Amino acid sequence: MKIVEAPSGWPVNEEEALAVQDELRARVVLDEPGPPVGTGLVTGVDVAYDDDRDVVAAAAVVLDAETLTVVEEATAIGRITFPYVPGLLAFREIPTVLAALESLTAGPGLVLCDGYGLAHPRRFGLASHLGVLTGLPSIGVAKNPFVFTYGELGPERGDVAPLLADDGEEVGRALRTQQGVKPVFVSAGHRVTLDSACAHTLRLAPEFRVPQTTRRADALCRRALAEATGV
DNA sequence: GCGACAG
DNA sequence: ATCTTGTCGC
Repeated sequence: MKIVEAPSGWPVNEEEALAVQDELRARVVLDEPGPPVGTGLVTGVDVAYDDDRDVVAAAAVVLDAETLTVVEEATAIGRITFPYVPGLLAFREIPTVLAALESLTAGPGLVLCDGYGLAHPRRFGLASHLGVLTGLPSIGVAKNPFVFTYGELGPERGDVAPLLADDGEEVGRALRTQQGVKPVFVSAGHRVTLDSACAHTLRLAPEFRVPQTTRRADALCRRALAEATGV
């Protein structure tokens, strides 16, 4: 399999990355409701790293949104070209994720990312960035609250609490997807509303805390990394 | 200056 | 993210 390299002009340091975020953030669309829940296709993307070898594996798994069965899977192997910096995660992941998405036959439909969208220091997290570059509706689902705070939420599946920035703005939502488990943290990426993002996330997590899209993509990119790196 | 900080 | 054993539970 071909090794994905960052496109020419891709940021190589923090200063360039911040400038790119500052420019692209204006292209995020937030006034579209997004696709209806439970219909069409929904795609999960995730990556796994081998920092010692500078290798990153990305996976895209397309699910039927109604049945949550796998429609198609794709992977890509890339070279790590950017360090992990909180707030700049997209620059580490996106080139390889894009390659995986582009090799799909089926239209990705709605894309779910492992990380944040609007809930980001500059309101332009991974999910928003990927959405703007592809034009696809996207959602960010993260497993911890990052730099944000959230209030108490009920113990039942579907219970929510606003995810708040320093200035009190609701940048996302803590969402309990299973009774008695820690919530996940949902934010709009591109071309979806927060309400819609939460509804999709809940629908995609009928059995576990993390949505099926993310679980499937996580398992697949680990497999791809092991095959590319291991024996 | 120090600590915290998606994956 | 990743490094890692056993262990509790469906």
